Amino acid sequence: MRSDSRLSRMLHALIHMDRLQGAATSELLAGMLNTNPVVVRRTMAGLRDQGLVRSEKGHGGGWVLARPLDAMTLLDIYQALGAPQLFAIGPSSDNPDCLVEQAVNHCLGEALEQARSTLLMRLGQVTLGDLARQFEARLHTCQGQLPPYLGDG
Amino acid sequence: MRSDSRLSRMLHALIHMDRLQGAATSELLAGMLNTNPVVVRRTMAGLRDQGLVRSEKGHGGGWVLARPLDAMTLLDIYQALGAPQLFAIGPSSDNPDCLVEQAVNHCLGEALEQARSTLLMRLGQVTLGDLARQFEARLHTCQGQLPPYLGDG
DNA sequence: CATCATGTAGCTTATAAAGATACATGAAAG
DNA sequence: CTTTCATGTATCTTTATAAGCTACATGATG
Repeated sequence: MRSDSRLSRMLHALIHMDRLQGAATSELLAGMLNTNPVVVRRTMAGLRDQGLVRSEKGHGGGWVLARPLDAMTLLDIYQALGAPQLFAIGPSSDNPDCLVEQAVNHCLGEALEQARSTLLMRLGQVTLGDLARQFEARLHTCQGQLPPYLGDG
Repeated sequence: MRSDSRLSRMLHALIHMDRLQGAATSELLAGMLNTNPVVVRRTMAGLRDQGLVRSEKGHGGGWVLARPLDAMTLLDIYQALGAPQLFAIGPSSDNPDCLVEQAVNHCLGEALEQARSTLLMRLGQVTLGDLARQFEARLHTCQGQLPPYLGDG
């Protein structure tokens, strides 16, 4: 199973959007994410529906943040994407009446639920602002060794 | 993405194997797991290579446990399956030179690593024997309400 | 030697993210 | 008001991988 990179991509896009003045078009973001404008619109749609970003049509249109990065957690983004499946492993449903299968699934389900809880708790504690500052730290670390690279491709 | 059910299936199969006298053929296990004998062999191969089960060819052959259920943890099984990918979400590699993407992936990677650690720790603490006893508990709970169902289909 | 069971190669199927094309909708510029 | 630009969305194709399946080789038992 190839992993779902939508969360990572949206975080990436949102931080770039914060550094731009004015709206970012789907085409610009697609360039940063090395993908297709339609994929950007499709993925960003959930964030718009949750009020995290706004979209404007026509000249000068595009995507803009609807609140500061410090007012968005990684969990907000994850949930706005529809809380996609977290785990690549899961229960079996080969013989749902089998008490052995039930016991296995129950036990495994508890372990996965605990891990899910750990992960979502952490995603809820980190804001996009924190991420942006971690980016700034990288930027400073690289100065003097690299040309000032903002990573916008 | 459909989730990988190999871990659940192998736990299911191993507990049934413990309750049988003699070897379990791939065809018998495939019946319990509602799948194909070849899938059973393919999945069981990793467990055999790790010394958790043995296989015998010919008449009376099949699969047998190589140690007691109390001497196998869920983590042992997970690792014998090749430690398959745990998470359905993951980093992006759209623009590996981008410091924003790097910061996002690093942060997300730490959160996932923490969740992975939580999960594997737990898998390492539960033995197949524990699972078998949980099955027994279910069996007792159901007695009087259901015919004694072992779940073998 | 006939039968049974594993071992394994190779192909097909199912599923979901991702990518791409086409076109409708709506907003701003001229 | 018409052109241009950008989103919104339907639809199809592509890709990756677990899973399923067929066929046949290998080896052990009776």
